[in-house]
Amino acid sequence: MTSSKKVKVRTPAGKEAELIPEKTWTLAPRGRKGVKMGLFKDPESGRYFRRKIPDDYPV
DNA sequence: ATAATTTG
DNA sequence: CAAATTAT
Repeated sequence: MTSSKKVKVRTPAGKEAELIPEKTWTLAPRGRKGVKMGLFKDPESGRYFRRKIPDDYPV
C-alpha cells in the first residue's frame, strides 16, 4: 500500500496540515531503529517534501 | 546525481 | 555519518 491515513505534518510553508503521504518507508541505519518517513506534496505550494511520520503509522 | 528527511 | 526514497 502507498498510504492509508492522514498524518499531521509541518509543511515547508510552516503550516500544520493533515496530509496523506504519497509514499512511506522506514529510514534506518543498520542496527538502529530509525524513523518512518513520508513523501508529501504541499497543497499550498505544490512542493514535494519529506517528513517523519509516527512510529505506529501503518507502512 | 543529488538534496532532503530523522536521530543517536 | 548511516539508512531509503524519489522529485528535481
